[in-house]
Amino acid sequence: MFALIDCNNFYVSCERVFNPRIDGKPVIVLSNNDGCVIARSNEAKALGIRMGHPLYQCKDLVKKHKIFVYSSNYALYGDISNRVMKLLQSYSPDFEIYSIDEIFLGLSGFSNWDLTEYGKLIRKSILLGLKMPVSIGIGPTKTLAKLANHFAKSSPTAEGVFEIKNAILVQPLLKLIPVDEIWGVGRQWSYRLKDIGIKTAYDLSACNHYEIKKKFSVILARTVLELQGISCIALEEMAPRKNIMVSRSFGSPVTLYSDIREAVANFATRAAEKLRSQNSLATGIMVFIRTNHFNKTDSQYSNSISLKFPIETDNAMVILKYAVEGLQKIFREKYRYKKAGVMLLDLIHGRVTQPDIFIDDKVMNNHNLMNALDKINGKYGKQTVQFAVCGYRKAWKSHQENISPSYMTQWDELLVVYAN
DNA sequence: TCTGGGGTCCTAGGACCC
DNA sequence: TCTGGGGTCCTAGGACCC
Repeated sequence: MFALIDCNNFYVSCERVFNPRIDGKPVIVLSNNDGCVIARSNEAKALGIRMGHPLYQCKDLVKKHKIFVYSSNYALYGDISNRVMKLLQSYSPDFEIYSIDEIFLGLSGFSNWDLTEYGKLIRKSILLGLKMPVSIGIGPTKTLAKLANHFAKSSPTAEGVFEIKNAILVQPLLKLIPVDEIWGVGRQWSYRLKDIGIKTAYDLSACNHYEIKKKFSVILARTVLELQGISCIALEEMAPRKNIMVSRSFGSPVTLYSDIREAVANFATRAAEKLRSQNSLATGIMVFIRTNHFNKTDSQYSNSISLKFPIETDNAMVILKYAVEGLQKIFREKYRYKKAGVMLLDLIHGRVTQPDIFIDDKVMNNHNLMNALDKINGKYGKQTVQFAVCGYRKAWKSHQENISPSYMTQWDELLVVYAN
C-alpha cells in the first residue's frame, strides 16, 4: 500500500503560517514576474479565480473581493517544504518526495494497521506541528493513492483521508472520475481516449493494457495496470538532476545587448551554484532568448544554442564564458526581448570524470575558488561576491510587488512580535 | 502594460557499425 | 531481374508531471 500526502493550496498555506490575518480570506500566490495565479485558497477558488490565469485578466475580481495577492517566495516555501517532508518521513521508512508539496509513503510494513486512522493521525500532527493542512490518499498502487487523494479532498465526510482498500471495490467510484483527472493522463491523451469512447477512470481501468500500449505508449499501459490494482510504479530514490535550468521573464522588454548579457550571466551563475550544490559537473550549456510571443504587433525572434565544454566543469568562470559566447551568437539587434535562460546539460554526478591530457584541469575546474565563493555567499548573503559580467543595472529584473518576508531563511526578515 | 519556471521519460527516425 | 540481417547511438519532438 502507498499513501500520497499533499499539502492543500501549498503556497497559500505557507503564506498563512506566519500571517494568521489571511486565514479564512481569499488569497492567491503569483508565478514569477507576478504573471499568473499559481496557488489559490479555497475562498479564492470559490470566487472563480482559475489556476494559471494571468493576473491582469482577473484584476477586477481581485479588487472587488479584496483578494490578498502575493508574489511567490520560494525561499519560504522551500524551507517549509523541507520541514513538512522531514516530519512526514517519521511515519514510514519508505518514502519518495515527489514534488515541493507531495510525498509518497510506502506502507508495506503496515499490513495490520488501520491505515485510515493512521492517516488521520499524520494529518493532525502536520497541522499541529507546522500549521500545514494536508490531504492523504491511500491505495494499493501509486495511481490509486493519487485518486484516493482526490476523494480525500472532494468528499465532505472524508476528513482529509481516503483509503482505497482494493481496486475492485472502488470501481463504482472510478465511474465518477473523468479520464483526464487520472495521474499520467494529460490533455492530449484525454482527447484521444475520449475519441475512442474512454471517458472515465473506470473505462480506462477496463482496457486491455496491450492494446493501450500499441495505441499510446508503455506509460499509459502502466496506468491501466495501476488502476487495476497491479503496482508497476515503484517508489523512487531521490536522483540528482540530469539538467539544471534557470530562466526568467523580464519585468519589461529588454533591447540592449549589455542588459541581456547581464541577465544571462546572472542565470548562468545561479545555475552553476545549483550544480555545485548537488555535487555535479556539467558537460555543456544551452542558452536561449526570446521576444514576447503574446505581443502580436512586435516582430518576433526566438533562438537557442548548445555548446559543449572542453571537459566537464562546475567552474562558474568557464560556464559564464560559454554562456556569453552562446548569447553573442544568437543575439540580434532591434528586438524587444522578454525572456532568457540557460540550461546546464548532461550532468555528471559525483565528480567522476575522464581527464584529458591536453587540457589543464586546474584552469577548467578551480574547486578551491568555487568553494570559497560558495562559502562567502552562503555566510554573508547571495551575491556578496559576484562576477563583474553579472552587472548592477538589472534592467531585466522581474516584477515582485508583494513578496512576504523570508521568515525562515533571512536573519533580518524574522517574524517580529510586538507586545502591548 | 500585463501572460511562470522548472523537470522527466518515451518514441521514431536517421546515421552509423559489422 | 535480382540487393540481408542484425545491432547501437543520437536527436528532436511530443507527451507527461508539479
